[in-house]
Amino acid sequence: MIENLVIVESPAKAKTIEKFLGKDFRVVSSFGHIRDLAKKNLGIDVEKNFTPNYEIPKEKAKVVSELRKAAAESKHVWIASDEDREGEAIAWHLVNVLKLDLDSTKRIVFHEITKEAITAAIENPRLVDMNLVNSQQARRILDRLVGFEISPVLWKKVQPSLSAGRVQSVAVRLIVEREREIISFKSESSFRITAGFLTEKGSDTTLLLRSEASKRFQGENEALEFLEVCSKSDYSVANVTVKPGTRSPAPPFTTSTLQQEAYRKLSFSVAQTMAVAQKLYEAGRITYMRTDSTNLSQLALGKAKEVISSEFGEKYSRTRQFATKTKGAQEAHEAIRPAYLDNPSVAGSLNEKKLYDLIWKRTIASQMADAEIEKTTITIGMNNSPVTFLAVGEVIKFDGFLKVYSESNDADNGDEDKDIIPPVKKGMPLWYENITATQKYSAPPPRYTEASLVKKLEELGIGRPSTYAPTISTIQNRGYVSREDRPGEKRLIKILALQKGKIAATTKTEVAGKEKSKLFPQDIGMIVNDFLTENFIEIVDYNFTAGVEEQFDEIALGNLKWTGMLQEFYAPFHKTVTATLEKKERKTGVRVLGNHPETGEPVTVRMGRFGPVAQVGDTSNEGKPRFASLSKNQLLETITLKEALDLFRLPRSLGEHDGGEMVVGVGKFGPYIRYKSKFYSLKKGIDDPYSVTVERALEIINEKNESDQKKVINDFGDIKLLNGRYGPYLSKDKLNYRLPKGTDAEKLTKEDCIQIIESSDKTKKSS
DNA sequence: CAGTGAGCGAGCTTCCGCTTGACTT
Repeated sequence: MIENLVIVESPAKAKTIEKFLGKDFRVVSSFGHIRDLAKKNLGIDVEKNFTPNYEIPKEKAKVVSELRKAAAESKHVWIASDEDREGEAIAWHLVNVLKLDLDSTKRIVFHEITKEAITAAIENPRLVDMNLVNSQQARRILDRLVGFEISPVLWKKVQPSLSAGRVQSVAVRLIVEREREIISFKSESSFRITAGFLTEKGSDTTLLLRSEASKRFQGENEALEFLEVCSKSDYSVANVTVKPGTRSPAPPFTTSTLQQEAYRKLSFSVAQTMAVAQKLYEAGRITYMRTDSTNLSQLALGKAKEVISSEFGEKYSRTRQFATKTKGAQEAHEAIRPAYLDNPSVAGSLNEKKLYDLIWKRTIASQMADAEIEKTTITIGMNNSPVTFLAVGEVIKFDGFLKVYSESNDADNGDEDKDIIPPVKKGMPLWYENITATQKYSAPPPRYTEASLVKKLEELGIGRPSTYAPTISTIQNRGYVSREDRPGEKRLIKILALQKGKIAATTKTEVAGKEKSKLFPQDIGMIVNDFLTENFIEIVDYNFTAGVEEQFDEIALGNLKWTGMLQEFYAPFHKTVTATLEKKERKTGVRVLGNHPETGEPVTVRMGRFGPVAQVGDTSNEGKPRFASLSKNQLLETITLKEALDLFRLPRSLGEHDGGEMVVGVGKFGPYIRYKSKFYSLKKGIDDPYSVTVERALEIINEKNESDQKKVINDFGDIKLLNGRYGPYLSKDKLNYRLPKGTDAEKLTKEDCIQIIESSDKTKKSS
């Protein structure tokens, strides 16, 4: 018999706490929730006041039986799940499942895993808070109602296997609406004037004062006129201002900010960041990685001060506590920080080292002094124009936290080259070295990255630290959005340069619209989004979650009955579901693009059974419609009549050659040439299936055949010895076999090969 | 590996939030 059993959520936490509590305490973990609404059907009796049907999921059976055994062997059970809505519900489910007494089972909470905090918690136990539990039940049931009532409507009205939910549908909506802003965006160009000034006439040794004109010019003619004015002007320093300023460090990491910075500084995907952080947590290197709090424990604050003072000196230390501003934050944990702040680095994989380094620097910097900056602004006046030039420079007087860490910005483009500002005084004459007018195009709003989407969701109070990464996976797995790169397009920019009284015009090319790892909506995502905004606008409203969260808070305070709140929500919601199901039409995203220029048949695009499809003609007048799949990167929403008609030009024949027909088409894996029942891929970015010539086709075919020949080391009929990416291997019946290490492939006989294949088959079967 | 689109229709899909392994390539 054990005296005390303490149940926490995480096994890593259990291990740590057991050390603090001594031998009278055994600490075990529930591994999160142990019960949930029944997986099949709704799992809620709507008629009977939303009575939930809770079940222990199969994968939790083992954990639960172990917990039951441990509870039976202990005199006292303490429940130490996290101090938030979900943690309270876990406590309540544990009381039920372990058949404990709700009115006497001790519930304890702590925000930081230190001996002091845990001892204090043990001394101040309370009971399970049923108001908080009920607010979780309301949250859980509302999410189930929304997801399990709307999704089947999508199966009927749009496509099978689709899904909708309070969180995922808003995430998709954000991406779709951003794309539409980009589609309708009209880029405008203007001319930006930059100049370099000399402090001494005709010298090239004096420092250059780089500056930008206070005005931009719309057209090329206006820019040219201004440069002509410039060529006749005298210049002098009109004003110099020097302003001191400070910069403060960012708060320590939460899940969301860690995901954003790891994306910007380390190019980690959101899921990758969480996987690496999990490893560090399990190894005891960092505190818990799913948190919305920026709080640091007293212990950590003290240690940070010590580390900073000894490493950088006392004047670099400044103890700070950051208030969490995030909407709906529950702050059950500390911020993400190193478990031991005196370890600036850890052992582990390269990615673990990198992420730890980021966390260490961010935490330490958050406890350091402000940086002191001196900002100098120089205004340069002209004697024949009201336009002024501005030169701005910054000098860091005291680096403070910048010694360790500076936060990245989403719009980091790094084109601010920081020059040293030469010493100038008001009234000093200046001479221009060059004045340049450069054409600049206004940019559309940026597409979301995984990390910037998480940031946006957090701002809206939608989703939780434990769900950001899974939500992003879900909307990609459903095919609603896709993470993609785009090469961008070249465009010309005009440049007018004034030097030594002469104006020269040149052009430069720049690449616009280049994208890397951005979230693009897919046709099905846009169709589902439109369907939801037309029929369930209240659910996909950006403020829906914030609204219900307010009510959950009222339930938690005991001011609102949870079943009543659900009734208020469900009655009108369910009515909408029924009404939507009764509507006849399905949503296919159909667009009529026009008529075929020769036959006059209608040309349409829509979502078909196998994806987006273009159709020429219809079944009226006994006609037989023709179909063609849209290609990747084409959207139902933006495809033009001409682009749709082009799809029907494939497959096309290039004619006969040496007794076989060459046919060009576009398949699942891109454009190809089919010749003598073999396939040859066209080169990406070089060949175009619509215009590829006979000569080029033969070249591609020969190239591929030659490299295929080099691939074959030996051909024994049904068994082939081939050269692959990882060296020689065997191929038989479409299966590949590795050669034993140290084998000389050239010397293998057919018998050797048969033996290798047989022995490898055996190991495969036995495993 | 390289393409589908007639119509019928059994049985399946689905939510959010809390936690980690146990699987295979």
